[in-house]
Amino acid sequence: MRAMSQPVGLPVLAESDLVRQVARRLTDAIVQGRLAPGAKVAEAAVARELGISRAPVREAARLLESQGLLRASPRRGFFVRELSAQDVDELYDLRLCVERHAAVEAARRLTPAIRDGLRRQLALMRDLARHDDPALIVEADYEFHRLICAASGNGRLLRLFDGLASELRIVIGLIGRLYDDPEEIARTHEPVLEAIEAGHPERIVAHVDYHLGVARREVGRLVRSLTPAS
Amino acid sequence: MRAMSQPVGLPVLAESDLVRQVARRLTDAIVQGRLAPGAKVAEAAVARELGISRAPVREAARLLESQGLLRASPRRGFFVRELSAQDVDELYDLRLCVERHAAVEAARRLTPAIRDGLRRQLALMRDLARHDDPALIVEADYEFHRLICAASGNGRLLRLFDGLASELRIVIGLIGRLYDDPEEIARTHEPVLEAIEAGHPERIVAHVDYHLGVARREVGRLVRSLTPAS
DNA sequence: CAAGCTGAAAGTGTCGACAATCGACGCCTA
DNA sequence: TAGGCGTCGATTGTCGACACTTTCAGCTTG
Repeated sequence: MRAMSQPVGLPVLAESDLVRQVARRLTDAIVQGRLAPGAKVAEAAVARELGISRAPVREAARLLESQGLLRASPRRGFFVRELSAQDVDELYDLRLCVERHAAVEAARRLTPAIRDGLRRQLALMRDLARHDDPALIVEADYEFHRLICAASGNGRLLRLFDGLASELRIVIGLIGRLYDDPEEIARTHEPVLEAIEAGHPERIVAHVDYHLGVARREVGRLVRSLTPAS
Repeated sequence: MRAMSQPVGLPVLAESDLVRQVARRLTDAIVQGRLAPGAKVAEAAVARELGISRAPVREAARLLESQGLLRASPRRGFFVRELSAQDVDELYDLRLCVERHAAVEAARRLTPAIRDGLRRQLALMRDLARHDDPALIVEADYEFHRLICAASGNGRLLRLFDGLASELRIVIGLIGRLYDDPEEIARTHEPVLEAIEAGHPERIVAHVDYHLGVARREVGRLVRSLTPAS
């Protein structure tokens, strides 16, 4: 029993699992905006491009369907999900609900390591604001919120947040520049971290509400400007 | 423009969609406890039993994997997800977070129709309590909570709730009888509905918290009794 | 008797193929 | 000329097949 071939701790490399790889590629293409909302995801084309058959592509598409990134239209194929203004509203409603909880829990379990991680991320955002690369800033913004969710200690909550964020990035990738003033991003995050460090639940909720409220208005406005009617 | 072929009101018939049908069957089998946690879901066996090939079964399994009902172990197949006590804790944490929000929103948008629906469901639960059919009671319980989420007006929140409930029912189906006193179920729901009708956010949250806290303790206790160690 | 080895059986991962269906184009009709 | 109809190419849904991996029972060995 002791002589079994020991794992050496190397990351299992490329462990087949073609389906997961395809799912990741498709996800990347969507959140990076290379696959626009409403675009058709032709199985054969994807399969050809990746040099594989259609079966794994279909399975990956099912995974993404369940996550809300794709919409399956029987006999017609898979399409990148289109988000209406109402969809964005719903997503931000859920983010509010989830991130409030995450932030309060994060404050309860705050360790020095986690606190430092959040501070570093905030500093990173301040740095990035000066270089003004919209994609990187959105990424850093997302990561800050993700850290808070991770700090909640609830793995499912984190996965839920990832799902909501992915869906939102369907449209955010489209918008490009999310804020006019990049430095404002860092500024609006600061009170949230301060509140978490201070640890008063009401203040935490209030600041998360305010911060997400601002983001929601921005994104909502931009989405509405992209889809005039309906 | 006026002469376009009018819909005749015929119901769209059967719309095959094998994958979706398989997914539903598997889901039912899991939440009804016919497929126990940890059980292997052999593609070939399922396909044979349903008289179809393995491809649609695999796609359905991917859907359920994304929903947390199945776990994919590469080269080994799909297994019904096993829930630890911590998993149950996480799930109730999310339910709390989601249902608080749903209840408050439901109160804000309460219409007579919705209010009556909730009252009817509560009455149904009182009826069922007298007949003492555990499965039906769990079903009615679930439906009451679902109505509240539906009343929130947020479709994604409803889907999220469905997902959480499905996962929880992996273990609840196992437990069989959830409460010693079936009538207690109806009783603990009453204050929640009253609070929603009264419409004070704090009272709503307080009652939802209390009600879910009770359920969580019950389920947690039972799960812990089923999985002695770790 | 326990542990390890060996081979076969079973099951998964992926592929290519085929029938059914959808969308588009052009034709016919009023 | 506008609108409906039939045909054709392209794509999806499903299937059976094949290679490879895992599993397990039985045998061997210390």
